[in-house]
Amino acid sequence: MEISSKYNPLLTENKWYSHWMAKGYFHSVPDTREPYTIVIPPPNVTGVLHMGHMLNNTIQDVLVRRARMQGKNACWVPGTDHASIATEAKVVNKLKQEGIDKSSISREKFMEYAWEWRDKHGGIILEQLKKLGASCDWERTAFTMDETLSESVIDTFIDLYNKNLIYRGVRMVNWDPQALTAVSDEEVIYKEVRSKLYYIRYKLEGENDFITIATTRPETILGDTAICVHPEDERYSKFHGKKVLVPLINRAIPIIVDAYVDREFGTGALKITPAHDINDYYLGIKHKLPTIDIFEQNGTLSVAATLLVGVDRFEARKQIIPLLEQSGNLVKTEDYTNKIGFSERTDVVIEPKLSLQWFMKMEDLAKPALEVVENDTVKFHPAKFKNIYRHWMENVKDWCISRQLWWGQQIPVYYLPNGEMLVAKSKQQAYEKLRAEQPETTFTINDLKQDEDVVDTWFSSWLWPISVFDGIRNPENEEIKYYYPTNDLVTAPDIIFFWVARMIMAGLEYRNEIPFSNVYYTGIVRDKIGRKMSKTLGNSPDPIDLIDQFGADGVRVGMLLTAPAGNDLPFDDSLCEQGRNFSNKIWNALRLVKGWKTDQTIEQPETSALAVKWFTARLNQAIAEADEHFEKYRLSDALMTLYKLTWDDFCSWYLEMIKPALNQPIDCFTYASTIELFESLMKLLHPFMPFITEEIWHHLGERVDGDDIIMAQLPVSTMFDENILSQFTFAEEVINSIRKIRAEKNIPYRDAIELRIKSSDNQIDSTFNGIIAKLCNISSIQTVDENPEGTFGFVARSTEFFIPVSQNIDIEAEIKKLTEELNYTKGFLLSVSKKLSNERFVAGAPADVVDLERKKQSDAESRIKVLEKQIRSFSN
RNA sequence: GGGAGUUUAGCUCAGCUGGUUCAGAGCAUCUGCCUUACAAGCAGAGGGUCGGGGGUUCGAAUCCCUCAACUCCCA
Repeated sequence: MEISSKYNPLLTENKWYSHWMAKGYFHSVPDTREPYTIVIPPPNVTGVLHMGHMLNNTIQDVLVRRARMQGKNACWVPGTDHASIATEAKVVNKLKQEGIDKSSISREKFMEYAWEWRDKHGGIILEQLKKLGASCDWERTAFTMDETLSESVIDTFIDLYNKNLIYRGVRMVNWDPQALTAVSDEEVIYKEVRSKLYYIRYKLEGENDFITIATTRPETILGDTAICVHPEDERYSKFHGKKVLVPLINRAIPIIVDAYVDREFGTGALKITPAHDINDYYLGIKHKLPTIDIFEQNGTLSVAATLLVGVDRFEARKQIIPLLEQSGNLVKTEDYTNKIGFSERTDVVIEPKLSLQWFMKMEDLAKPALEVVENDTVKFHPAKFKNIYRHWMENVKDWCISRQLWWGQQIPVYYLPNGEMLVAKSKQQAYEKLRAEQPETTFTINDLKQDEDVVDTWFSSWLWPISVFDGIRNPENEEIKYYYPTNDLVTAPDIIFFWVARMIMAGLEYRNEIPFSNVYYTGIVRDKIGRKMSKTLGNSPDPIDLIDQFGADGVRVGMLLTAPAGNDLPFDDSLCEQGRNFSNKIWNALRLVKGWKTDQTIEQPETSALAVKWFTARLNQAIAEADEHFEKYRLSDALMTLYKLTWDDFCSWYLEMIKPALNQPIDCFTYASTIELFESLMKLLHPFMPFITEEIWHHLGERVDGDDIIMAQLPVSTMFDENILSQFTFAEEVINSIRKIRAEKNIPYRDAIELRIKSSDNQIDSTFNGIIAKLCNISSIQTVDENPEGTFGFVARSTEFFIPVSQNIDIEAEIKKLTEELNYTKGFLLSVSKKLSNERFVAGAPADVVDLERKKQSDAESRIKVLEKQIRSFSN
């Protein structure tokens, strides 16, 4: 069969993915095997695959495939979250295009549209994962709004409310004036912005004196309820207890004192707007100040502002400056850089706003969740993320969980006209509860009105490792008991608080058990010059294009080779190119091996038997190495180990060792061993490169139905012959020296040469002589007593080698080369001797270190003797 | 403003609890090769006073102090 000289991934990838699906290999049901479980950190249902997902899911797939090949019952649960803000925004936009205003339709109708949108567009990202090769159990695909998961969310809300862990209150929240909802602290992204600092003077009431403050938000003076100065600031002591008039509107407000004020900043006097700044808010509470909320929900000024009513907050800022100028209140303006919070979802500036919301108490949940990470019950990879986690956990604030949206789980709270509320799963149950508590009530079920808001999407996601197995509603069901706790969570570090922290809290609260044993933090994929990849910059390649260009295996390898845990990954197409080249290398090794004809009548050459023996040892050594990397979650190192094993040891060394002469057949023993070794390599590489390994697996042998590499047993490391490995290292040194001489002296490979080995007192290791001869095209190897004339020489360890040549030898050059080597060795010996003559070293250092130094000393000494002798022979 | 982390070859990174004289890997670079598995390749080679300074030690990339630069997190 003709096999193309270039590997074509596109031809094989779809074929094998469909095959695996048809065979149901990805599907898991509980059985007696050890489970290995990963729940996907659910991507946003509105999302498309980006480079971050690609990295993240490649890692998960590597872990899952490896576990599967280790005979574990591997289960990778895929799914998406409902992304309330993002999805609602998309649906609202779509309706707008169709001329439908959200406010003109009912909640029920809106939900219908939203589900329609979800069904149509919601699965894109999961389909893309299939192209990457993700071996998810698609039969378990979950969605945070599924009935099971939603009910779990509602049950949890009610439970936490009953445990007094959820409360409702007016607090300052992060308000998104575009999405018209509150968002949590974690959904606010602080960015540095160049703005201006305005110095504004306030006239004292009844006096002709002024006090000047500095602010970046002059429009909020309309909501001022005090001016605050430091109690020990002498500049302002004369103002204590007096009142000033708010510019433009002349409302009198008090001057208060508080040590909170930073005397160095601005003028040392601070305006207090309790309704629109979190710090002011707390000062307002402390000093019992009134709050004046001057903004509408959409960020325009309300009637409470009295001026500029209906004007947007940013426009108001522009407009108020000339007014303040005219009134003589603007003292000066300075350029200023500060950090401003933006909504993660809509990217508009967050407005701190007082609002009635639902909150979850975090303190009691945080403590045990911190504990399990501190004591490594949940291990972080890399461990440095423990610091960030600890810092957050120790300063955690209550979580604002209500959102003023429709797309999501509606809060299970029902209000009576008199303001009383009932927390229950349904209106019916709320009413029954009411009747039970107040049998004399005159309210009917129709008087109950459900809370309009929904809970935060993350209030669904934090239950994910439990709810996908229905462990909230049915805590004793077979699946949750089998799959939970899951093994590994793979996520980007910016999700540490959204997911990791809260999933751990939920796990401990509802299962009394951690949700996963290991958390692998990936790096953030950046572009070549280190910028985060983003849609607006347009610097993110489309992962699907990359797969088309380099093959899924190539992209997976490219991403992983350079992505140690927790390190950012400056992405470059050339990484995938390297991956593709590796695929091609493997492919060509297959072509070579499959091109050989076997002949039962030939005996196995000794060199081939030795090659098999050597590579077998090397293979087992590499497996042990890779295992160790896996244990430490160093996936890129594990991959590199296998990459070098395949490319260098197998292709460059082993195959060359056993290669039959041109057009000659190979013996059956070597052939069979080679196929077996090749198979082992493919199995080891399968988790990283699922497609090409499956393809090659089927080329390497006739397979019965169901004999697919994806389900094969991963080779385990056995005891290996270390001696043969060190013998080979010596041979390698000899071969490299000969190749170097050939290159330097322009002796083409096709011209056979001879090799002479000087007999000496040392036992000469001739194990690999046959292989040396084969790889270097040497016609004969002889042992000699004296340095022959007309030869190029080199020294490997302390054995002398000579290559007789017909051409003239540049004696000067040879002497120079040997002298350089001699000087180096002498220097080496000197440093070793110095160390050994230092009594404190001999006394202080451990015995094996000293022994090693002694060995180095004697090796160097004998090498020096050899080199000196060689130089002398040239000089004669 | 508070905290954490990073700084080793042109690039991306290894280098564990201090112990090989040229500090390792992959990629990139340079040189020579179309040697029929592979030019998406083969064979060689060059490249770093381990951010600066100081200290501890027989011995420091590794431990301590200090300075500098960069990154991230939190407010």
